[in-house]
Amino acid sequence: MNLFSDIRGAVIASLEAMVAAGDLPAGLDMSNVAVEPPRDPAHGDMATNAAMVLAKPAGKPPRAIAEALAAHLGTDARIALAEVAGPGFLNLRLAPGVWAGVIRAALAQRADFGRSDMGGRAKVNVEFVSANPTGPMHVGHTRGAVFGDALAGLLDFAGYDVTREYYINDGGAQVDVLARSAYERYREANGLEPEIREGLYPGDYLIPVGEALKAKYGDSLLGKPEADWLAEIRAFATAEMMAMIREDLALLGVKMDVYSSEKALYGTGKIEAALEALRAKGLIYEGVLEPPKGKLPEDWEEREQTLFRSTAYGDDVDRPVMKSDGAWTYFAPDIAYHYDKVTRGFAQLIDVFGADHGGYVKRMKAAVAALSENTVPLDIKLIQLVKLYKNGEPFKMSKRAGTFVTLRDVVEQAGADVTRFVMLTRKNDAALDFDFDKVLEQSKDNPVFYVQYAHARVASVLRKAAEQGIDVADATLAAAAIEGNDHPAELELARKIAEWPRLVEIAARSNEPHRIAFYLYELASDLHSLWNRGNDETALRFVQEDAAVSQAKIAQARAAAVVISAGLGILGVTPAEEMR
RNA sequence: GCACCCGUAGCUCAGCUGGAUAGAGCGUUGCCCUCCGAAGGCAAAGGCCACACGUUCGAAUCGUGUCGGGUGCGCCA
Repeated sequence: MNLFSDIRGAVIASLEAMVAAGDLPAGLDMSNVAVEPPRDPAHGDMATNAAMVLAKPAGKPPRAIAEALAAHLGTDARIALAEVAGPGFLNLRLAPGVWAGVIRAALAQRADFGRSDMGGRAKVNVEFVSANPTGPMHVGHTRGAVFGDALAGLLDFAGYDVTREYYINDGGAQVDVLARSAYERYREANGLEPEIREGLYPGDYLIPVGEALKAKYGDSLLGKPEADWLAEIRAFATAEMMAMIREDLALLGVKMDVYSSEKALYGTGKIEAALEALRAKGLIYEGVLEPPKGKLPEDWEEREQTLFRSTAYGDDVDRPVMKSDGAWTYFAPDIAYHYDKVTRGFAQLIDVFGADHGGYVKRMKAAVAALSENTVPLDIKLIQLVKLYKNGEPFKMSKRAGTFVTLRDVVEQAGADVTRFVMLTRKNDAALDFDFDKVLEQSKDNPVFYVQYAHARVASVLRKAAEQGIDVADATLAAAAIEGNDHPAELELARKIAEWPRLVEIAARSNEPHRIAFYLYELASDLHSLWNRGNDETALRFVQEDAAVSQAKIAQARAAAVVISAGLGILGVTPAEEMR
């Protein structure tokens, strides 16, 4: 049940009746007609801009249209009052029973309340994390992981058929470096002094890999030339790293549906096929790029390369797909990988990248637009940096100094729920401050706690009521006289709950899961507010002398908890039954 | 030099595919526990929505430009 779309439907129906009656011309575009909550509650429960949007195409003054629309809507039982305001807004006040209906819908549908079918089960691919398999995940990856997983959860809730996917960058030079680094640890495991040369990965996490290599190969690879062991150790170490990354993701509660390998694209003709598809469209050519203006790379020299004409699809310059030595650039397998996603039948692609990949967005979109002939939209969400703080002081990360903060560090200190929620309390394209002390604080300064506390309070009420012998089963609560909850603070809460299905669609439309987190904070605030009013006005307390009245009061609190639970579920956070 | 992101209260940030008098938390000031969890609530003060034009009935939101901050920019991935 989405009250806003229901009422919008009534508005559209009224407008169509006006067209049929000749009060409005036929063929009007009504797609911009919106029904929204007004910013000022004094303006009623909902407002529609219909008259203002249609005034010009209809050739009628907005207030006249609004008056006529008000007359039509006045016959709808759900609408208690429709009045024209300002430049032509039509403010609607809903009948009290409507809010009780919302509460009942929440109690009946519970975890499914607010679920939308806007996605129409369309296949969406969300690619996220895709950290290089050369080491453990760090805080930056953590934010991307949380965002991607929450976005996938959101889209699922909005009716899409979502695939969570991880692209393993196991085809480039960095996995050779990994293999060489692991080889040194292997030598170390055999009692030799490791030579961690400049450019190798020095991290301790490779020590167990060295041990494992010794267990598998003994000393048989010692003293052998690189060509003899590189491929084997690369495969071994990459697998070890991916196992570690999967463990890290599991700590966060992230589970991928598909892991795709870059390496698997090589030697199978997939890269060649993707580029051939582009070549057939005349988008691949041999050419020389202009040097970038301003400061030149030190070793700049002109050279002819195989280029993709990404400028045909909005990029600034064409991009190389092959190096001058004939090897593919990183971009080439990426094109093939996205081509693969398109051919797997996804209607929509989403990539979650770190902000440092911002320069990559245009060329990737150009490639997908070209390969799908503009039929598959690619949205790329850039995740900004996480700035760590401890005791209010910035906490610097340095691989060299060993102050490298991993996902594991963060989750072990803050917990998965806190980590997830906090990382979603900011837009993805804004930098995020993560203060280890603040996220563990139990006060309203900490949004996780605040939302959890609201949920726990409702659980507490239910326990308390049950102790008094009141039946608090959802079906019983739904049958209570909820219409009697007509205090402004109660209606405020009901109104907020009614917004939930609408918010889900807004958040899903813009691929912005942070909106869920902010909404939950507001909902929690309304609940805390109502709760405290019970201090002064005993009539507002949830548990009353009379069991029937209690059930009606508790019904609204329970509905709020149902929404909090569903919202936290989307974000991958466990709701708290009680605070400790 | 170019591209992308950001600029909203003292601080940290929301702001709904353009809507009415721009919101929240922290901090400041003053209140509320014999009462379902005060781990909370109520109230006050605090704004040139960086700036300038433009589009529109209407702009924090869209467009162009300027200023300021961040990120990136051909054989790295």
